[in-house]
Parts: sequence; structure tokens; C-alpha cells
Amino acid sequence: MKAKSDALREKGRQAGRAKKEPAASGAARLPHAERRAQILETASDFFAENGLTGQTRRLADACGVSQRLLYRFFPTKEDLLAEVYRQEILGAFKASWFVDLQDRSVPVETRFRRFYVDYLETTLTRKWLRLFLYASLSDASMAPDYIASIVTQLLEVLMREAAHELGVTLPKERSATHEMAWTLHGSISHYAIRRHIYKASWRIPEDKVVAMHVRMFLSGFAPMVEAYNEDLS
Amino acid sequence: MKAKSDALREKGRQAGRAKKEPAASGAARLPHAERRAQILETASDFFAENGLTGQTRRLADACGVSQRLLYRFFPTKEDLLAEVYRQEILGAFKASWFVDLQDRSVPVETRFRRFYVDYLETTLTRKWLRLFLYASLSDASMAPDYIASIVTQLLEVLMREAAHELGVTLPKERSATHEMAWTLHGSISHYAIRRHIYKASWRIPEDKVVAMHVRMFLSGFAPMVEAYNEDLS
DNA sequence: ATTCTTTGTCGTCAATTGACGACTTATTTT
DNA sequence: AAAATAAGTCGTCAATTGACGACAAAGAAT
Repeated sequence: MKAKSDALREKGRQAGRAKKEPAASGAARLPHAERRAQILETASDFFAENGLTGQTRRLADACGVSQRLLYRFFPTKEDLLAEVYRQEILGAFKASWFVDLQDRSVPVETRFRRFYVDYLETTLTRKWLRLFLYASLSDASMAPDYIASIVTQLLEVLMREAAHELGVTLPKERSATHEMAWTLHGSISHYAIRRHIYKASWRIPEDKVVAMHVRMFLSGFAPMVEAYNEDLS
Repeated sequence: MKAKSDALREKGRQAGRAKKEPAASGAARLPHAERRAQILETASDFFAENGLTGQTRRLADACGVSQRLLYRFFPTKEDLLAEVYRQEILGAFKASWFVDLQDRSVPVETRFRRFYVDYLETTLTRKWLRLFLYASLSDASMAPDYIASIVTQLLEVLMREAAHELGVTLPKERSATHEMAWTLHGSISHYAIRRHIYKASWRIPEDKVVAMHVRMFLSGFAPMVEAYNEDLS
């Protein structure tokens, strides 16, 4: 049993108050779409930092609005999270990458380096990585197939272009091709994880690191394919 | 009807039960050290699956004991988490790796492949990765320096051995050497993350994947060092 | 047996936390 | 100006959740 009914008496005491002041109590009035966008933006940062279990009250504080207001835009916290995920996770891929990566007037090494520098800046950010990892860990894999599909496309383009310029014949199994591409894509993804999640690997300039990974990949490409074909025992 | 009959049966059994039987209500009595070990073991699985915000009541259920009992062994949930971290995260490294990796009577490629197959099985497990990621994400980096130190040692051994067998001269900067080693170590770590966190990359046998990564690294080693020395502009 | 220590549970407290009804205030429409 | 609509807050509820005092029971010691 709790003690309640204390505050029932003081209801109508806020009769006299200045009308113009927006700051004192209550957030500035915003149209629906704007407020919603602001909440989503704040929420993506908030959940990226505090995890998907972050509390709605603290999110509301971060937004500068009352907790109740969140529920004017999103029926439940789950819905809010799903929307954050859609915007921040699924919206972090550029279609132009597929074009640029296949522009054979440019050397593959240059294409790859440009792509990964951009990919690191656009997708593999602190915010994206934290949200993605939190979502992946909380088994509720919100929409993994979509991302997996995009990344798979990327991997196949990378392999096709590398194999073409290097004159290497790829194995017929798609999964083998994917796994090979991951030796590059995974090593750079892990580099981003080190930087943003483990907070390390900040001493060498990013473009130099990318250059190393790409060179490694292109130089080891043929031998790697060989290694795969070798012991099919 | 059935409930009553069950209840009666239960009563009679309790009245005339042998001494060895664990009581129907309440956990079997265990000495302090054993119970503590059992709780820690269950807790590591529990927090790996449910995140560090998992509730003590559910952990207690998983242990088959009352929630209160947890506080007989650990003053706070924080203390329990710290202990889990110490045992499961910090205790997952084998000293023998340092020995085997430097056994120059064995080819580097063989050493690396053996090491990483073992490393994947011993350290980069689902449980370890999930605990480590949860801990890394919840900024409270519990003891990051210790792990960073061990991994750094590993990276240096890997680089020393590869450079020796391949007759390559490494750059003087330690951080550059580390970053180069990460092209291998990171790509394999990310492979484990794909398998255990993203639940992908299960089609190609593990040893084959390791072989690919190692071959790639050793083949691209010299060119990568070159790429690093190239544009020091 | 009697006492004492250790192992374990029950029930509860206070703080959180997602959700929402009722109300207030500002802006727009008629 | 009055009415209608939209934006925003207050206060509260029910379920959780970490923590703990008080008590019960199983072994061990006397």
C-alpha cells in the first residue's frame, strides 16, 4: 500500500501565468511533422548511446518535452524503436556505391579505396554501429534480411570487379565468393568496431588504413582463391 | 480433482521421504563454493543471452534458487557482473598460444591456421562475444586494458613471425604494425561476430575459412607493408 | 538432544518504468 | 469572438526491479 492522495488538493493553482513565455514550462510548439522528426533524431542518438533499454523518460528529457508527448507520435516504445531502426540503420546505404564500384575506367584499387573511405564515413559510424549491434544482440532482429541483402550485393560487386581486373576465375558457389569478400569487408567493418566501440585504432590515419586493407585484399586475392580450391578433400 | 490428488501425493511423499531427496520446495543445499560456482556459470550464460540489464529474479529462476540467495554471494548486481566478466572474458586466453605461435619448426601458415581454429573455439564463442560486446557497449569498460594488452601481444607475435618467415622488414612504428596485424585478426574476429551475433556465414567449413584468411594475409603481407610505406606524403 | 552455524525462502520496500486519462494552452478555422 | 483543432503537460497506475530484514530448516558441533 502506498501513500497517495496528498496532491489532490492543489489543483487549480496555476491560474495566473504569463502567456508569451515559451521556455518556462513546456516545450516550444512545433507542427506534428517537425516534432516527430526532432524526436526521431534525438531518439536515434539516445538509443545508440544508452541501448534499446533506455528509458522513455530520459529520452523525453533529451528531447526537451514531456514523456507523455512521445506517445502522441508512437503508440509504444517498440514502434519508436522500429522507426529509429528503419531510418538510421536501413537508410545508411548509398545507391551510388554500386555505380561507382563498377566504373571500370578507374583502377579497382582506387575504386575500393574511395568506396571504403566513404562507407566508413556514411555507414560505419559510431551511431550506426551501436544501434546495429544493440539490435543484433537483442535477438529481435528487426529487419536483418534487408541489410543482409544489400551487403551481399556489395560483396558480389566487389568480387566481380576484383576478379575481372585480376583475371581470376571465381568458384561457382556463391557462399564461397561471399566468404572471400568478407575477408576485406569484415576486416574494415571490424576496424570501425575497434574505433567506435572499443575506442582504439585511432593512431594511423583512416585513409592509410583503408589503403592497407585494400592492397592486402587485392594482393592476396588470387592466392586466397587458390587456397579455397586446394584442399577440397 | 487432479490438483488435489497431486497435492495429497506430494504431502505423503514429503512425510515419508528419504533423507537424500532434494526438497520439493527450495533448492538442494550446497556448500558455499559450489553454489557460488553454479550461480556464476548460470549467470554468464544468462547475461550473455539477456544482456547486462537482465533481471536478478530471472537469473535466480535460471539458477533454481530464490532471488534473495544471490545476495548472499554478491553484494550487488554490479559485483556479480564484474565477477562474471573476470571469469568469462578475461579467462578465455591460453598462454600456450604464445608458445606455439613462435615454434619456428612449423611453417607460419600452419601455425596461424592452428592458432585461429583454436582461438575461434576457445575465445570467439557466442557467449564470449555477446558478453564482450555488451560490456563494450555499456561504456563501463570493465577491464579493457588487460584484454587490449593480451591482444596486442598476440598481434606482435603474429607480425614478428610472419615478417621473419617472409623476410619482410616491418615499419618502426608499433601502431602501424598493430594495424597491419589487425587486417588478419580483425577479419577473423568479424567472421566470428557474423556467425554468432549476426547468425550468418555458416555454409563454408570453419577451417576452410580460416585457411582463406591466413593465406590472404600471408600473400598480401609484403604488398601491404609496401602500401603503408608508399604514400607517407 | 541442544545449540550454533550455514543455507535458503518469504515478503516487502522504494525507486523505476511503460503507458495513458484528463486537463491546459496555443493556433487555426468559422 | 467563438468554436474547433492541435500541441503539450500533469499526475497516476500497474508491473518491474534491486535490495534486504526476518524467519525457517538442514547439518555440524557440543
